[in-house]
Amino acid sequence: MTRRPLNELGDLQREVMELLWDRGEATVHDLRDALAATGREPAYTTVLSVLQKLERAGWVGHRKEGRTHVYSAQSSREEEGTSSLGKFIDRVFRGDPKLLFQHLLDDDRLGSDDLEQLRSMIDARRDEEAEL
Amino acid sequence: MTRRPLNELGDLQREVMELLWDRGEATVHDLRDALAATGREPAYTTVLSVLQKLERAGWVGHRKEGRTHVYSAQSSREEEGTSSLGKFIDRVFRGDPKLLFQHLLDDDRLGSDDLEQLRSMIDARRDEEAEL
DNA sequence: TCGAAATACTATCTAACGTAGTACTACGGC
DNA sequence: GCCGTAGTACTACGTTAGATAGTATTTCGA
Repeated sequence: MTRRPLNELGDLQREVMELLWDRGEATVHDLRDALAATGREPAYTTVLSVLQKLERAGWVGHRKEGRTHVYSAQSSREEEGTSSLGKFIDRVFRGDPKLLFQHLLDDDRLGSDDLEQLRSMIDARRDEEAEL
Repeated sequence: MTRRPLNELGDLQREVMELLWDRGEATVHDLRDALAATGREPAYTTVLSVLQKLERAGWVGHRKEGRTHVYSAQSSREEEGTSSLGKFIDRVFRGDPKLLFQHLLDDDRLGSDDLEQLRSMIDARRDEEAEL
C-alpha cells in the first residue's frame, strides 16, 4: 500500500499530524482537547479512529503508558514535506524542480528580502557541496 | 464549488489535461488514441465521461465542429501550476514558500549547474522588480 | 470486585474516480 | 426520405477514502 502524500490527507488527518509533529507525542485526549481549542469538536472516538487509520497507513505509531496509548508521528514533518514535494513536482511540474521554482518567483509571493534570503540559501548550499 | 488543485486530479483526469495542454485542443477520439499509445486503453465513453466531468468542474471547455465536440483547457498549465502550488505550500509548508525552497535545496535534486541557474533566475527577478 | 476510562470494532454518510453500458440525436449516403 | 453510424448525454456500479460516532470489550485502580 503506497501511502498518500501529506497534502492529500484529509483536513482532520493533517491537523492531527501537525499536532503530533508540534508536540512530539500525545494521547487521544490531548489531541481532542487541542482540536476543540481550534473550533473543531470531534468526538473522542472520532479522533481515535483517525489515529488508528493513520497508524494502519504508517503515519503514526504508539507506545503504551499504563492503559493509555501515546501516539507519535512515525516520520518527521521534514521527511513528509520532502516526499510530498517530490510527488507534487512529478505531477504538476513533470519532475522539473526548476519549473516549480520559476513559478515561485513569478508568483510574487516573495519580496525582495525573500529573494536575498534565497540567494544566501543557494550560496550556503553551494559551499556545502564544495566541501565534499 | 471550489475546484480541486491539479495535483489532486485523478490520474486519468490529469493525463487528459496534459494532453489538452500539449495539443491546444482535441476531440474525444484524439484523446482516446493518445491514451491508447501510452498503454491505457479506456473506452470511448470513459474518455468522454472524464471530459464531461472536467467540463462541469471548469477545467475544460468545448466548441462544436460539425457534430463533434473539440475540447480545450480553460486555463493554462502555468495558471494551474501556480494555483496548485499555492495550495500545496499552504498545506505542507504552512504558507511559507521559503520552507519549500529549503526542502528543494536539501533534497539534492539539484546539481550545481541548477543552483547557478537558480541564482540567475533570482537576479533576473530582482532586476524586474528594480525597474518598477 | 466493580466502575470508569480507554481502546477495539463496526457502521453510516458522503464524495470522488474510473469504468462503461444504454439511450438519444443528427449528419450523410443511398 | 430513410437508415446506419458517429457522436454525445445520461445513468449506474464498484472502489476507495475521509469524517463521524456508536457499541462492545478490556483493564487499571480504588
